[in-house]
This record gives sequence, structure tokens and C-alpha cells, in this order.
Amino acid sequence: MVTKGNAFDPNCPTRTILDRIGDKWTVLVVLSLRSGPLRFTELRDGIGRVAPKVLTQTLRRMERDGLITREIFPEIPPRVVYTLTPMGGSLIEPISVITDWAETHVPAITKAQAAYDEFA
Amino acid sequence: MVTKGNAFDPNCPTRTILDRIGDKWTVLVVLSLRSGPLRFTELRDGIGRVAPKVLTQTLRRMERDGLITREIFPEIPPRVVYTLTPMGGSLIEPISVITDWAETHVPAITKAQAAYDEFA
DNA sequence: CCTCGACGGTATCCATTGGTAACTGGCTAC
DNA sequence: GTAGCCAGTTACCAATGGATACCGTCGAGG
Repeated sequence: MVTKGNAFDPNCPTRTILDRIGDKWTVLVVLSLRSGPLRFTELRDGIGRVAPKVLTQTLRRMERDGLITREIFPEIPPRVVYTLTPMGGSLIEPISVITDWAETHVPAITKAQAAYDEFA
Repeated sequence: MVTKGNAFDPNCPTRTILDRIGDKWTVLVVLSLRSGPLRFTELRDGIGRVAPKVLTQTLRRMERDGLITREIFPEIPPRVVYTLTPMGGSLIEPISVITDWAETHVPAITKAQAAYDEFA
């Protein structure tokens, strides 16, 4: 049925990656870094309310996955800069496709929800 | 910075939709229904281990969002059929873009993870 | 007759996780 | 001196995800 490395197998790495991409904060980090490297606080402030803990987790995961790099400048005050890797940058395209879809279908979905709730 | 209805605002409906799409099970349901309507148990068995509760939640949400329809045939034994709406079907494209990306980058990501863990 | 299984789910419980609030350390500016 | 910045970390807690068990209704089988 599903020919290529199928996402239905929980052990399939594709599934894991799908989970990463599906992660709310990961998407927002990619979009934030789209126009250039940013520091921790810049990311935190740019993205709406993110708990620093969660942001750290997200960034570490992304670093591990090779989507971003983390550069530490041992200055005072400390400076840490996050940059999209080429692979991370290649995610912008797919993400744009999704966000475009979402934006064009917002009205239809909102309407569907209203219609559904009508009968509830 | 972000021109179009920006996903950084937690109240932006785009964000909500992004969360939906990011949902593991939603994606798998769409892919499952790609080749035609299915019944509850067919979905449950087709998708790897899903708790029925979670599948129900997912399906209800998708129905509310107008991505699928739910038809009940008052037979014995009961029969409930889920079908992709045109809007739901239009999600296949974007999802394919993502899964394609995931599949092509699986090796690179796996390698990145291994390299990262080397130093841990 | 009595039980068993199919079907499309609930109900109940537990583990993991997402998120909040407070704190750290080193230095600088007031 | 003390207040604040930076990049987090460390409790702690509510919510969510998920596994398991169960429900009513019916026909089939023994």
C-alpha cells in the first residue's frame, strides 16, 4: 500500500522526523532563523510565549538533528548564536507549503467548525 | 518581519491549523484515507498501534475541521465510514512534500544524531 | 439456552510531557 | 550596593497521550 519507507511503522525514522517537523516550536524556530542567525533571547522574544526550558529543549533537539548550529562566544555577557544549517534551510520550502495551505484554508476550516458546533 | 497572517501569534488560526497538521495521527489518517473511505476498525488496524480513544479524538477533530466526513449506517453490526472531504484531500499534497523531505533527509539526520551523540 | 465474537466506540487509570515560576553566576551600569 | 542582562537550569504542576478494560446490540455456533 504505502510503498516507500512507510510512516505507519512506529520504528520508521521517517515517523520520528515527522514528529520533529510537526513540533510547534521547531517550525517557529526555523521560520525565525530564516532571515539570519539569532541569539537565544532574540528567539525567545521573537517567538510568542515560550518557556525558556522548552526553547532549550527544542534547540538542543534541532542541533542534534543537524538542523541548526549553536555557537558559543565566551564573552561577558555570554553570547550564543543559533544558525540554520543548509539542511535546516531546506526545511523552509516544505514548511511554506504547509503554512500556505493553512492560510488559504483558514476560512473554510473556521466555517466548518462553526457548522459543526451548531449541532452540538 | 513575518508579513502574512503570522504564525507567531498564538491566537492566529494558522497556528491552530499548524498544530492539527503537525499531529501524528492526523497525518496518518489522511494518508490512510487517500485511497478511499475506511471504517473505524480498518483505520485502527491500518495505522500502527493507536489507542481507540485517541483515534476517536483525532477523527472527531478532523470531522469538526471539515477534513473528513463520518457516515453512520444503522446496521447490525454497526458500520461507520470515514471519508476524506475535498479539503481533506487537498492536504495530501502538502503532506507528501513533508514526507518526501523527511525520507530524503533521513540518512543525513541519522548521521547528524550519531555525530552529536559521539561527544555526549 | 448460553456463550462468543464483531463493531464502534466509552471509562478508567497511569506515565510522559508541556508549561510556569523561581533561581544561578558573572559582570557591568547606576 | 544593588539592580539587571544573558543563557540557561531546577524544582514543580496541570494537562495530555496512551494502554487496558469494558459497554450494548446483534447473529452465529454449540
